[in-house]
Amino acid sequence: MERAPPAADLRDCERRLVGCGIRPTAQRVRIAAVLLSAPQHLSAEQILAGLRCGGARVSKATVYNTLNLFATHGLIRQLSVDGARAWFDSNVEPHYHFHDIGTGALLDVPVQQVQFSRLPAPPAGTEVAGIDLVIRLRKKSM
Amino acid sequence: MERAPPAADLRDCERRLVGCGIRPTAQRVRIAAVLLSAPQHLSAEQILAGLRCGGARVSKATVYNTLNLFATHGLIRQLSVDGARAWFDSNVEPHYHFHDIGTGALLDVPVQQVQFSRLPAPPAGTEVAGIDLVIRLRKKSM
DNA sequence: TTCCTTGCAAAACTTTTGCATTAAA
DNA sequence: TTTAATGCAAAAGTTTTGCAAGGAA
Repeated sequence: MERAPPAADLRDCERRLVGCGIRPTAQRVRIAAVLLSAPQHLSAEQILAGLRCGGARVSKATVYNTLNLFATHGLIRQLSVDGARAWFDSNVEPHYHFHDIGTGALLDVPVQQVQFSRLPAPPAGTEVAGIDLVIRLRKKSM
Repeated sequence: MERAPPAADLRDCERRLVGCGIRPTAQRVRIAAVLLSAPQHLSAEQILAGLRCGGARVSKATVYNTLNLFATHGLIRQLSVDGARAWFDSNVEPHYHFHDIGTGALLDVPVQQVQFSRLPAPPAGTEVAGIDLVIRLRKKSM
């Protein structure tokens, strides 16, 4: 049984929403408080569960619409690491991911831990919008 | 209006299935013939359409089950580049991808065109099972 | 015969949408 | 008061599953 976020955190979230040009409604602030409380990767369903645990009354549609809104405004990042569902990343700084294919766990890889000594030139008429790197992990076979 | 694949191609596919330990039923050979006819990325729906165009009578369930079977046996590779659907890649050699976020187009990046001068060590107890690199592209501004 | 595969329909899941209601500026 | 956001239910889209029927060994 979790608790609702402290008022101070809610005020922080509200400020961040406003800073991104998003109107800070009660539901949006609560959703932000769940996802932005730490660097983490959560699914929409997990966020909804977190909200319900905290006593917030938010519908599933609002969770999805709000996460899309946040992603559009660059407040969060949406990841496609497996086909099953979207993962929402509270860390929007450039970084990469480990993905444990056994457990499904997602782990951040700091950007400095990967260096490219060669990258292909983008096709004519296009430019690079971003680089997604997922290092798949399996349990070590002794 | 496409045609059914030539018998020679079907025989090639049959051989490849047997080589992977997959029983070469008529439907499986036809599905393989569609996807393996060239290096390409196709969705399940596109493969089904290709089969129907070629006059094959294959159900959607069989397409999905068969693609999963092929992927399990390493005959094809399943990609998660966007959350919308799975893409099946006939190229199982190591390589990376360009993904045009405007058009949705997927393009292979040969493995030699990317070099890592630094990669993180996998967490204790795990080993690297593979590396998925997706370079997102957008139309060049101006 | 025995086991595996297929087709069909239905189910399961995730995500989006339409619309009446409610809240915010 | 005027506009935007929310909740609910239903719809949409992809993928999986249950089961009866068909085919291969």
